[in-house]
Amino acid sequence: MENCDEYKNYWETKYFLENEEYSWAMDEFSGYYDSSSPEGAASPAASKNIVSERNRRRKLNERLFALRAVVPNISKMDKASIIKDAIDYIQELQEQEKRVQADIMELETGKLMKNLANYDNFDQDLPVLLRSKKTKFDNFCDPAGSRTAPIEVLELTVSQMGEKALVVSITCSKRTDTMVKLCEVFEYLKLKIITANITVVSGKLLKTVIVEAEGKEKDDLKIRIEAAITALKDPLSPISI
Amino acid sequence: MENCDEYKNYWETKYFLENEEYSWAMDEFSGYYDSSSPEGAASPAASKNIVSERNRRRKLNERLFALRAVVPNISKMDKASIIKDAIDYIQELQEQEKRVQADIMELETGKLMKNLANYDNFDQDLPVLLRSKKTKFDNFCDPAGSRTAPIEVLELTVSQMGEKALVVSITCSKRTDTMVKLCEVFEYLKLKIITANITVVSGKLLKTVIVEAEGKEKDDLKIRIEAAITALKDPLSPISI
DNA sequence: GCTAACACGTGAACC
DNA sequence: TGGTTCACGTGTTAG
Repeated sequence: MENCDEYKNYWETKYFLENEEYSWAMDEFSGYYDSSSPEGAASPAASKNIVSERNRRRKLNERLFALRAVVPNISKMDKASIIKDAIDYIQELQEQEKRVQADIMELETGKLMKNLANYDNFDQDLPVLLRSKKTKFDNFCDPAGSRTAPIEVLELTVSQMGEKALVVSITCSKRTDTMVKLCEVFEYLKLKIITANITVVSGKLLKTVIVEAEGKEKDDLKIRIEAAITALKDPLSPISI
Repeated sequence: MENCDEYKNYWETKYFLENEEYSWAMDEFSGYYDSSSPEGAASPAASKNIVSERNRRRKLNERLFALRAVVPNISKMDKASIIKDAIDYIQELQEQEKRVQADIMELETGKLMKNLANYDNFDQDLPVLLRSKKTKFDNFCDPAGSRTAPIEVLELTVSQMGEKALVVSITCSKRTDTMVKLCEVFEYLKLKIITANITVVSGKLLKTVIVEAEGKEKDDLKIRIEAAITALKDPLSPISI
């Protein structure tokens, strides 16, 4: 604010006063003002260039002025500083956009931002992700992989939803890798998952999966799912059927 | 891309070749190069100004070059165009930031972004958010508010989950404001919501709410919930119990 | 006086 | 052949 006064001369006093002479008076200013030409021949074609150059400078200054307008927190009115501040501002916006888009990505992917997830909150997986997560699948089949975290299944219900769907609801105690293993189980089962949701609340993990199933297939699926989940409690037992 | 070639002369051929003479050679270039001074007295103090001016121009061009670097999709290499593109880009980023922040606001408030909601996507409400959304509540009680969109409830199941929880699963056809009305219903019911989730898949809307309920309270809640949801189908019927 | 920042006119280079 | 853009040197003004 204070340096507004010390620099306004350039762009508001000097600039506007000096440019007042030509910015608007460009039309009637066109011809004369030869002003001691270099080689004697005064202003046959040279003054055409002069006015063009004036216009160019004027345009450039207007642009710079406009640039200054869209950038907040301008410290110096310096031409160079204006551009520098604009660069910094753009980079700042780009970083912020990057961050926000990453957050949105995580949110859309169903993974909550880690700071919240580590605290006490919800998580979510869409079926697409369940299928695309092929990396740790072998790890699940390997008993050594399952041995790392003993999963405590508190509750398991597999109920019908309408004619073509099963709702699988699991309640576990939230521990490390519990979520991963649960996802791996459902990946292993190769279900036709319509939608899936995991919610972590107060130390408990609630997973709800809606599975497509028709007619008698539902009963088979129910058994398979229950068996697989039950097998999670005891990792050493073979996961069959 | 094509005009990169027609303008690179300014900034890469001519500019760099010409500035090569002074940008790095500024130190040893300091004193001489009188170059025919105006009034005979050659370079006592005038050439000091020259080198300063050169440095200033160099810095300005470097800044402009850097500005061009951070702005994508530069069409013209024009000095003025560079600044103009930068301005447009900044405004674009600002608008986008504004939009995204508005979306985040809506998302945190529990309202889904409209562009996504009208298409086909998911939404999610945390219990905190459900409780904080007090604005449209009266609108729901008002029959005029409910009359706008006839909700088609395809499926409704209220089942137990463990000893203390009920799982409410609703399947609707996805229409405008379906989600909002569903949320309002659950707000109206004043349940102890542990977690809630809405998923929209292939034109259908699936809402799963896990509600805290103990003992016989569960039966009452089940009836109340089913009644409220059923009332949604016919907005004119009073929502009681 | 000295530095920094500016606008100006000018010649050159390009299309 | 104009039209445009540029870098340069210069004079000037404010701090």
